Amino acid sequence: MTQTKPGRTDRQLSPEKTEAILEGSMQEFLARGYAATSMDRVASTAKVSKATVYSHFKDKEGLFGALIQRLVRQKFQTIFGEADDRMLQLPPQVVLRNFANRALDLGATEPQFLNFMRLIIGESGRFPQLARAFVRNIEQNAFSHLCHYFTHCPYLSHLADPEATARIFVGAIVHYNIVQEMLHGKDIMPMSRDRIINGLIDLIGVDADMG
Amino acid sequence: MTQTKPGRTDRQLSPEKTEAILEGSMQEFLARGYAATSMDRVASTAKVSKATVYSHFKDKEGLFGALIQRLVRQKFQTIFGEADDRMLQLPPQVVLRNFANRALDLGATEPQFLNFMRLIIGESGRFPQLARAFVRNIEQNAFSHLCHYFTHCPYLSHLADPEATARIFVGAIVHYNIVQEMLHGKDIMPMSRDRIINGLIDLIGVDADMG
DNA sequence: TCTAAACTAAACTGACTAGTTTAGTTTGTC
DNA sequence: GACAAACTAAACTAGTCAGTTTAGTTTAGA
Repeated sequence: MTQTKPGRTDRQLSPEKTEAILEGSMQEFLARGYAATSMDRVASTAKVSKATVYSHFKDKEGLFGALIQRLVRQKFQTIFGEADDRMLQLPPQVVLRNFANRALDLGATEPQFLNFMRLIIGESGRFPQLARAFVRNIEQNAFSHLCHYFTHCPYLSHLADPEATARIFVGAIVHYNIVQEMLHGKDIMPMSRDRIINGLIDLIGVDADMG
Repeated sequence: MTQTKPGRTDRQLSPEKTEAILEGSMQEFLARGYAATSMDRVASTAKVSKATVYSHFKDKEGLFGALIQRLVRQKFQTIFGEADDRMLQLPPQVVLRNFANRALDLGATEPQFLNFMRLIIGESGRFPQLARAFVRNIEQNAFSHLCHYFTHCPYLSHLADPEATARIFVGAIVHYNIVQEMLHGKDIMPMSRDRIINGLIDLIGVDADMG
């Protein structure tokens, strides 16, 4: 009963082709944006026939949605991976500097991630549900890790509103990345990442009984 | 000598038409993005013939560049207008809250400005010089006003790095706008603007001898 | 080995694209 | 009023687009 009727095999669309199409469409969409990406080019970049693209995905919009969902949940979600509770015992100077540096490295060394954010923000008016998926999986993720830390770190018990502080911290870092890297503001408004990080740590402060 | 030779008048392309084309192309580019905007539609929205569009602007890229330059210098630059030195005497709570509220109102009540930022960020990889114009005229403008205030306000003389503090302040506000309004994160990561503003004012602190 | 489905390359539909050209009309200046 | 330039509507070029179809090949499973 669970198997196919004799004479009617139930072969599946090959996962390797699906993977190739997603990989190829990622290259195209990230480099050109949604409107300027052609399905012919996606097929040829994926080394697959155009008809196969349309047997794996309903249409251009369906492919785009599937790709963004994938990038948001797999490729770029693990960026702020493990929230280790051992770090609650480490000095905030160390934990916060480490968090900030990891986030800033993204913008400085991962052009794919920059293009991904460009695409999400650029299309957020026409694909609001994909923008929300980004917020849930990337922004919310970074925020809640930091929020947990600010709330439970014994050296930060003086914070009046840990949640608001977490949003300020994430916001300052992400905005620095947007202006310096995404909008090419490095030469126009130069400022070292360490000044931003030190400024944040300085503003947040650390309870007196701490090294 | 400075005048036209008799029999050869030197009429100009009408500024009214130029204005109409820029206005029409603004509607189209802000709503659809660069690649998805067609020059036929620009002409018809501007109520002008297509040939006139091409006599006023070299090509699509030239029109786009002229439009962005205009928006960056006129329409959206005056947003953080007058930096009045009288505000140096006002309590930082008042000045900073006012500044933050004006910036946040932009995102909350000016959908055109949201679409403008979407367009700039979305095309920043393909039009880097336009992104730099945005940074120079919008980001730099907001930053340097705040920077001047942080540096000279007598109630904020305790700030170790006023410039870094100004970038953190602007960054937190702009990023809040991006997540809540541009990326439709209001319902996913709800937080009142007042918590962000109070959080910032709280972190910055005010010199003791102040009300 | 047989069969059906997954796949391929290529042609095709119908619509749209940026940009030009043509022929004729309006308009400002002399 | 005459002239030249700004303008108009419309057709046109040459190419691209999303999506379908066709005819034939490969491949997995019974």
